[in-house]
Amino acid sequence: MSEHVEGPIGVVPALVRSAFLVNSVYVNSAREYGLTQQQGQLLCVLMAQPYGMGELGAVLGLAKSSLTGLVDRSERNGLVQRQDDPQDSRAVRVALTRRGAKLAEEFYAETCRRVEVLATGLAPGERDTLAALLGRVVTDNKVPTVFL
Amino acid sequence: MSEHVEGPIGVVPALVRSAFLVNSVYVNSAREYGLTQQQGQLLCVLMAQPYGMGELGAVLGLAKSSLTGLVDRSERNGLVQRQDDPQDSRAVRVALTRRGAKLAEEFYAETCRRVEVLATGLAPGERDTLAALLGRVVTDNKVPTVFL
DNA sequence: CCCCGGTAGTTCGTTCTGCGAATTTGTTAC
DNA sequence: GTAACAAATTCGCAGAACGAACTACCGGGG
Repeated sequence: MSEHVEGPIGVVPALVRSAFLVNSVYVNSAREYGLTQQQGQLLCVLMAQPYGMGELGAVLGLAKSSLTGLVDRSERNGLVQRQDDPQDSRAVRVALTRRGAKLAEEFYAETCRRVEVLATGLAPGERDTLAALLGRVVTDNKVPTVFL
Repeated sequence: MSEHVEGPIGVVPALVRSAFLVNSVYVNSAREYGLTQQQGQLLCVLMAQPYGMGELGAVLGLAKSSLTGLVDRSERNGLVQRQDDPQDSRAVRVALTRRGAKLAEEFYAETCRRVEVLATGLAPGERDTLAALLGRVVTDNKVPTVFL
């Protein structure tokens, strides 16, 4: 058959494959906390502060109508709550409930732990290099802060 | 308010955020070819060779029952076809149709282009370093080859 | 004061995703 | 040849995501 020499992997496949890897870790971690990936993301974003639906849509990259459902389900599960915006009675602020905040902390910590494990094959200096390079990639491309 | 010193980003958030970034590029690219992310992944995997449903489930990380639907929809769209396995009449080999192969090539190329753009802020040597480090992460963690 | 354009969210209908449990069909090992 | 196992599919269900249409409300003229 073919030779499978592989050689050095290109930066594109490296990025794509690591993305799938990290994603699957994220999904599995969420699952064990009774969350879907999207619910986990929502909780992580809300850990920083409450947001309006519009802002959430921008941060998570979702249409308004998609968000309504996600927040509905999370609210039904007692993880977030809609609060009236005192300035604007059309608007809504979505905030973590006490239970949601607790779960978010736990999920976040566990997910960090698992992602960290992925990089244990690298020496500490290599990890720093990787972090610096990837950090530039994400800042160069203005990724909304969905984590940390 | 808070200081926002940021400092060097950690390897964990760097991995997570780059994963979301790459993922959104992938999703958008797929969308423009009339594909969902999952359909795009299926096509990319099948570019290498036909697979049985079981193998596909392992590679894509899906339950068998999830795969049936994905292949059904892709088949309905004329992108893949089920072929009888000559060795085992229970089994099925899923292969790209001519149209599916063409679309897969185009989608794959365009996605590569877009992911490459993400790293244009890095010098060539830095890209190589990034590729090497990420490459080790993915091989250390035995990611199924979903790309390339 | 009222109306009007824009904004914040929700509702509705649809498609796709993903799972587990149960089922069908076929293989293989004994 | 039958019993155990394996490959797919079917079914029912819940979540995710979208666009279009809608409601409610904020502003700023006139």
